[in-house]
Amino acid sequence: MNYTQQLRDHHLKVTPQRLEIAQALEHYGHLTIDTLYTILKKKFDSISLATIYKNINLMTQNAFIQEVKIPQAKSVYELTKASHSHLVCDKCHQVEDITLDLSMLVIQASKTSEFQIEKTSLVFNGICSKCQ
Amino acid sequence: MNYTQQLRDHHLKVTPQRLEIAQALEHYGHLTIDTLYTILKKKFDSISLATIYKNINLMTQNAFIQEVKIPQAKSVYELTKASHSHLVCDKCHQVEDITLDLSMLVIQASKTSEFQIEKTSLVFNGICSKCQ
DNA sequence: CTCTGTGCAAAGCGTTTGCAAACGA
DNA sequence: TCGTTTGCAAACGCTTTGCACAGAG
Repeated sequence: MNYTQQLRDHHLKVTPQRLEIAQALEHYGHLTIDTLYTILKKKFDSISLATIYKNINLMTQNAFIQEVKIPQAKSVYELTKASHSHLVCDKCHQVEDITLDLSMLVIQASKTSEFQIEKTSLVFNGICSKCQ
Repeated sequence: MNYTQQLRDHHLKVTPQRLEIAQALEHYGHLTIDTLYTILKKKFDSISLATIYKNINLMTQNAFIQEVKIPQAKSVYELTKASHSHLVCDKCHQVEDITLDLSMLVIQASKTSEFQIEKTSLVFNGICSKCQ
Protein backbone atom coordinates (compact mmCIF):
# COMPACT_ATOMS: atom_id res chain seq x y z
CA MET A 1 0.00 0.00 0.00
CA ASN A 2 1.07 3.59 -0.63
CA TYR A 3 0.91 5.62 2.54
CA THR A 4 1.24 9.08 1.01
CA GLN A 5 -2.31 10.10 1.74
CA GLN A 6 -2.43 8.58 5.22
CA LEU A 7 0.69 10.50 6.18
CA ARG A 8 -0.87 13.74 4.94
CA ASP A 9 -4.06 12.93 6.83
CA HIS A 10 -1.98 12.80 9.99
CA HIS A 11 -0.32 16.13 9.19
CA LEU A 12 2.99 14.52 8.40
CA LYS A 13 5.07 15.55 5.42
CA VAL A 14 5.73 12.75 3.02
CA THR A 15 9.34 11.61 2.84
CA PRO A 16 10.84 8.39 1.51
CA GLN A 17 11.96 7.46 5.02
CA ARG A 18 8.46 7.85 6.43
CA LEU A 19 6.91 5.87 3.60
CA GLU A 20 9.38 3.11 4.26
CA ILE A 21 8.62 3.07 7.97
CA ALA A 22 4.94 2.69 7.15
CA GLN A 23 5.67 -0.09 4.65
CA ALA A 24 7.88 -1.94 7.09
CA LEU A 25 5.25 -1.74 9.81
CA GLU A 26 2.60 -2.94 7.39
CA HIS A 27 4.76 -5.84 6.32
CA TYR A 28 6.07 -6.97 9.70
CA GLY A 29 3.17 -5.87 11.87
CA HIS A 30 5.23 -5.02 14.94
CA LEU A 31 8.80 -3.76 15.09
CA THR A 32 11.25 -2.58 17.70
CA ILE A 33 13.25 0.57 17.07
CA ASP A 34 16.44 -1.27 16.25
CA THR A 35 14.82 -3.79 13.94
CA LEU A 36 13.19 -0.92 12.11
CA TYR A 37 16.60 0.70 11.84
CA THR A 38 18.12 -2.48 10.43
CA ILE A 39 15.34 -2.74 7.88
CA LEU A 40 15.56 0.88 6.77
CA LYS A 41 19.33 0.70 6.50
CA LYS A 42 18.86 -1.70 3.59
CA LYS A 43 16.97 0.94 1.64
CA PHE A 44 18.81 4.02 2.90
CA ASP A 45 22.33 3.01 3.75
CA SER A 46 23.15 6.36 5.32
CA ILE A 47 19.98 6.68 7.38
CA SER A 48 20.50 7.81 10.94
CA LEU A 49 19.04 6.29 14.06
CA ALA A 50 18.10 9.84 14.98
CA THR A 51 15.83 9.96 11.95
CA ILE A 52 14.08 6.82 13.11
CA TYR A 53 13.56 8.25 16.57
CA LYS A 54 12.37 11.62 15.33
CA ASN A 55 9.88 10.01 12.99
CA ILE A 56 8.67 7.42 15.43
CA ASN A 57 8.07 10.15 17.99
CA LEU A 58 6.25 12.40 15.54
CA MET A 59 4.20 9.59 14.08
CA THR A 60 3.25 8.42 17.55
CA GLN A 61 2.20 11.92 18.60
CA ASN A 62 0.08 12.20 15.47
CA ALA A 63 -1.45 8.77 16.13
CA PHE A 64 -0.23 7.42 12.83
CA ILE A 65 1.47 4.62 14.75
CA GLN A 66 1.31 3.31 18.29
CA GLU A 67 3.72 2.02 20.87
CA VAL A 68 2.99 -1.33 22.45
CA LYS A 69 4.66 -1.87 25.80
CA ILE A 70 5.39 -5.51 26.48
CA PRO A 71 6.18 -7.09 29.85
CA GLN A 72 9.91 -7.78 30.16
CA ALA A 73 10.69 -6.88 26.55
CA LYS A 74 11.36 -3.91 24.32
CA SER A 75 8.48 -1.85 23.05
CA VAL A 76 7.25 -2.50 19.53
CA TYR A 77 5.47 -0.12 17.19
CA GLU A 78 2.54 -0.78 14.90
CA LEU A 79 0.35 1.15 12.49
CA THR A 80 -2.69 2.52 14.27
CA LYS A 81 -5.72 0.41 13.49
CA ALA A 82 -8.93 -0.62 15.19
CA SER A 83 -8.40 -1.31 18.87
CA HIS A 84 -7.14 -4.79 19.55
CA SER A 85 -5.09 -6.85 21.96
CA HIS A 86 -1.70 -8.51 21.69
CA LEU A 87 -0.25 -11.96 22.08
CA VAL A 88 3.47 -12.16 22.77
CA CYS A 89 5.42 -15.38 22.44
CA ASP A 90 7.91 -15.76 25.27
CA LYS A 91 10.12 -18.00 23.12
CA CYS A 92 10.34 -16.31 19.72
CA HIS A 93 9.14 -12.88 20.88
CA GLN A 94 6.78 -12.53 17.96
CA VAL A 95 3.76 -10.35 18.53
CA GLU A 96 0.34 -11.19 17.14
CA ASP A 97 -2.81 -9.13 17.05
CA ILE A 98 -6.05 -10.47 18.38
CA THR A 99 -9.45 -8.85 18.39
CA LEU A 100 -11.53 -9.55 21.44
CA ASP A 101 -14.72 -8.02 22.70
CA LEU A 102 -13.75 -6.25 25.89
CA SER A 103 -16.94 -4.29 26.43
CA MET A 104 -18.22 -6.43 29.27
CA LEU A 105 -14.87 -6.10 30.98
CA VAL A 106 -14.86 -2.33 30.65
CA ILE A 107 -18.38 -2.12 32.04
CA GLN A 108 -17.44 -4.32 34.96
CA ALA A 109 -14.27 -2.33 35.65
CA SER A 110 -16.12 0.98 35.44
CA LYS A 111 -18.67 -0.18 37.99
CA THR A 112 -16.10 -1.55 40.40
CA SER A 113 -13.74 1.39 40.23
CA GLU A 114 -15.58 4.61 39.41
CA PHE A 115 -12.92 5.25 36.80
CA GLN A 116 -14.01 6.76 33.54
CA ILE A 117 -12.21 4.29 31.32
CA GLU A 118 -10.89 5.56 28.04
CA LYS A 119 -8.42 3.00 26.82
CA THR A 120 -7.69 -0.65 27.44
CA SER A 121 -4.34 -2.33 26.86
CA LEU A 122 -4.35 -6.06 27.00
CA VAL A 123 -1.25 -8.18 26.44
CA PHE A 124 -1.16 -11.94 26.75
CA ASN A 125 2.15 -13.70 27.23
CA GLY A 126 2.51 -17.31 26.26
CA ILE A 127 3.88 -19.73 23.70
CA CYS A 128 2.80 -19.47 20.08
CA SER A 129 1.75 -22.46 18.01
CA LYS A 130 5.11 -22.73 16.23
CA CYS A 131 7.12 -22.73 19.44
CA GLN A 132 5.04 -25.21 21.42
CA MET B 1 4.09 -5.69 58.20
CA ASN B 2 7.59 -7.09 58.71
CA TYR B 3 8.90 -8.59 55.50
CA THR B 4 11.86 -10.48 56.96
CA GLN B 5 10.36 -13.90 56.35
CA GLN B 6 8.96 -13.08 52.89
CA LEU B 7 12.38 -11.91 51.76
CA ARG B 8 13.94 -15.13 53.01
CA ASP B 9 11.22 -17.13 51.27
CA HIS B 10 12.31 -15.48 48.04
CA HIS B 11 15.97 -16.28 48.70
CA LEU B 12 16.85 -12.69 49.37
CA LYS B 13 19.10 -11.67 52.23
CA VAL B 14 17.44 -9.35 54.67
CA THR B 15 18.87 -5.83 54.71
CA PRO B 16 17.39 -2.62 56.07
CA GLN B 17 17.20 -1.23 52.53
CA ARG B 18 15.21 -4.20 51.27
CA LEU B 19 12.85 -4.11 54.20
CA GLU B 20 12.25 -0.45 53.51
CA ILE B 21 11.56 -1.08 49.83
CA ALA B 22 8.97 -3.67 50.80
CA GLN B 23 7.41 -1.31 53.34
CA ALA B 24 7.25 1.53 50.85
CA LEU B 25 5.60 -0.68 48.25
CA GLU B 26 3.13 -1.94 50.81
CA HIS B 27 2.30 1.59 51.84
CA TYR B 28 2.09 3.26 48.44
CA GLY B 29 1.00 0.29 46.35
CA HIS B 30 2.83 1.29 43.19
CA LEU B 31 6.05 3.25 42.87
CA THR B 32 8.40 4.36 40.13
CA ILE B 33 12.14 3.92 40.62
CA ASP B 34 12.75 7.59 41.33
CA THR B 35 9.87 7.94 43.79
CA LEU B 36 11.17 4.90 45.59
CA TYR B 37 14.59 6.53 45.68
CA THR B 38 13.15 9.74 47.11
CA ILE B 39 11.31 7.78 49.78
CA LEU B 40 14.29 5.68 50.78
CA LYS B 41 16.55 8.72 50.91
CA LYS B 42 14.54 9.92 53.89
CA LYS B 43 15.49 6.80 55.86
CA PHE B 44 18.98 6.28 54.44
CA ASP B 45 20.39 9.63 53.47
CA SER B 46 23.43 8.11 51.78
CA ILE B 47 21.56 5.44 49.84
CA SER B 48 22.61 5.07 46.24
CA LEU B 49 20.35 4.84 43.22
CA ALA B 50 22.45 1.84 42.25
CA THR B 51 21.25 0.07 45.39
CA ILE B 52 17.66 0.69 44.38
CA TYR B 53 18.28 -0.69 40.92
CA LYS B 54 20.20 -3.71 42.13
CA ASN B 55 17.49 -4.58 44.61
CA ILE B 56 14.60 -3.93 42.29
CA ASN B 57 16.21 -6.16 39.69
CA LEU B 58 16.93 -8.94 42.13
CA MET B 59 13.53 -8.73 43.76
CA THR B 60 11.87 -8.79 40.36
CA GLN B 61 13.87 -11.83 39.27
CA ASN B 62 12.88 -13.60 42.47
CA ALA B 63 9.25 -12.63 41.97
CA PHE B 64 9.11 -10.77 45.25
CA ILE B 65 7.93 -7.71 43.33
CA GLN B 66 6.66 -7.07 39.82
CA GLU B 67 7.09 -4.43 37.18
CA VAL B 68 3.96 -2.90 35.70
CA LYS B 69 4.47 -1.34 32.28
CA ILE B 70 2.09 1.52 31.65
CA PRO B 71 1.25 3.06 28.26
CA GLN B 72 3.04 6.40 27.83
CA ALA B 73 4.35 6.49 31.39
CA LYS B 74 7.15 5.17 33.55
CA SER B 75 6.97 1.66 34.89
CA VAL B 76 5.85 1.17 38.45
CA TYR B 77 6.68 -1.67 40.82
CA GLU B 78 4.42 -3.48 43.25
CA LEU B 79 4.64 -6.35 45.70
CA THR B 80 3.70 -9.61 44.01
CA LYS B 81 0.18 -10.60 44.96
CA ALA B 82 -2.71 -12.48 43.40
CA SER B 83 -3.04 -11.71 39.72
CA HIS B 84 -4.97 -8.54 39.03
CA SER B 85 -5.37 -5.69 36.56
CA HIS B 86 -4.51 -2.01 36.77
CA LEU B 87 -6.30 1.28 36.36
CA VAL B 88 -4.14 4.29 35.56
CA CYS B 89 -5.41 7.83 35.87
CA ASP B 90 -4.24 9.97 32.95
CA LYS B 91 -4.49 13.11 35.07
CA CYS B 92 -2.92 12.28 38.43
CA HIS B 93 -1.06 9.15 37.25
CA GLN B 94 -2.18 7.17 40.26
CA VAL B 95 -2.39 3.44 39.76
CA GLU B 96 -5.15 1.34 41.27
CA ASP B 97 -5.53 -2.41 41.44
CA ILE B 98 -8.66 -4.10 40.26
CA THR B 99 -9.53 -7.76 40.33
CA LEU B 100 -11.48 -8.98 37.37
CA ASP B 101 -12.34 -12.45 36.18
CA LEU B 102 -10.47 -12.85 32.92
CA SER B 103 -10.97 -16.57 32.47
CA MET B 104 -13.53 -16.24 29.69
CA LEU B 105 -11.21 -13.90 27.87
CA VAL B 106 -8.26 -16.25 28.14
CA ILE B 107 -10.37 -19.13 26.88
CA GLN B 108 -11.58 -17.05 23.97
CA ALA B 109 -8.07 -15.87 23.14
CA SER B 110 -6.64 -19.39 23.36
CA LYS B 111 -9.23 -20.66 20.92
CA THR B 112 -8.75 -17.86 18.43
CA SER B 113 -4.97 -17.86 18.48
CA GLU B 114 -3.60 -21.31 19.30
CA PHE B 115 -1.35 -19.61 21.81
CA GLN B 116 -0.75 -21.35 25.08
CA ILE B 117 -1.47 -18.37 27.28
CA GLU B 118 0.46 -18.08 30.49
CA LYS B 119 0.07 -14.53 31.67
CA THR B 120 -2.35 -11.69 31.08
CA SER B 121 -1.53 -8.02 31.58
CA LEU B 122 -4.46 -5.69 31.49
CA VAL B 123 -4.15 -1.94 31.98
CA PHE B 124 -7.02 0.51 31.75
CA ASN B 125 -6.31 4.16 31.15
CA GLY B 126 -8.86 6.73 32.17
CA ILE B 127 -9.78 9.34 34.74
CA CYS B 128 -10.14 8.42 38.38
CA SER B 129 -13.07 9.51 40.53
CA LYS B 130 -11.10 12.32 42.21
CA CYS B 131 -9.95 13.84 38.92
CA GLN B 132 -13.24 13.75 37.08
C1' DC C 1 10.93 30.40 -1.32
C1' DT C 2 10.06 28.77 3.28
C1' DC C 3 9.76 25.49 6.49
C1' DT C 4 10.54 20.83 7.74
C1' DG C 5 13.27 16.63 7.59
C1' DT C 6 17.73 14.29 7.32
C1' DG C 7 22.28 12.82 8.86
C1' DC C 8 25.99 13.50 11.78
C1' DA C 9 28.17 14.32 16.08
C1' DA C 10 27.66 15.56 20.66
C1' DA C 11 24.99 15.75 24.71
C1' DG C 12 21.71 13.80 27.98
C1' DC C 13 19.75 10.65 30.99
C1' DG C 14 18.39 6.38 32.99
C1' DT C 15 20.55 2.07 34.15
C1' DT C 16 24.40 -1.03 34.93
C1' DT C 17 29.03 -2.30 36.36
C1' DG C 18 33.47 -2.61 39.11
C1' DC C 19 35.40 -2.04 43.26
C1' DA C 20 36.53 -1.50 48.30
C1' DA C 21 34.41 -1.43 52.59
C1' DA C 22 30.48 -2.93 55.45
C1' DC C 23 27.30 -6.26 56.61
C1' DG C 24 24.32 -10.65 56.96
C1' DA C 25 24.16 -15.45 58.05
C1' DT D 1 34.54 -16.38 58.36
C1' DC D 2 32.66 -16.20 53.65
C1' DG D 3 29.71 -14.58 50.41
C1' DT D 4 26.54 -10.83 49.57
C1' DT D 5 25.20 -6.02 49.69
C1' DT D 6 26.15 -1.20 49.84
C1' DG D 7 27.69 3.29 48.09
C1' DC D 8 30.47 5.63 45.00
C1' DA D 9 32.21 6.63 40.52
C1' DA D 10 32.75 5.38 36.03
C1' DA D 11 30.90 3.22 32.07
C1' DC D 12 27.17 2.01 29.13
C1' DG D 13 23.38 2.19 25.94
C1' DC D 14 19.37 4.18 24.37
C1' DT D 15 17.29 8.54 23.15
C1' DT D 16 17.43 13.42 22.23
C1' DT D 17 19.41 17.72 20.62
C1' DG D 18 21.90 21.21 17.64
C1' DC D 19 23.41 22.25 13.45
C1' DA D 20 24.25 22.55 8.34
C1' DC D 21 22.49 20.86 4.23
C1' DA D 22 18.86 18.71 1.43
C1' DG D 23 14.20 18.15 0.25
C1' DA D 24 8.92 18.83 0.46
C1' DG D 25 5.16 21.81 -0.49
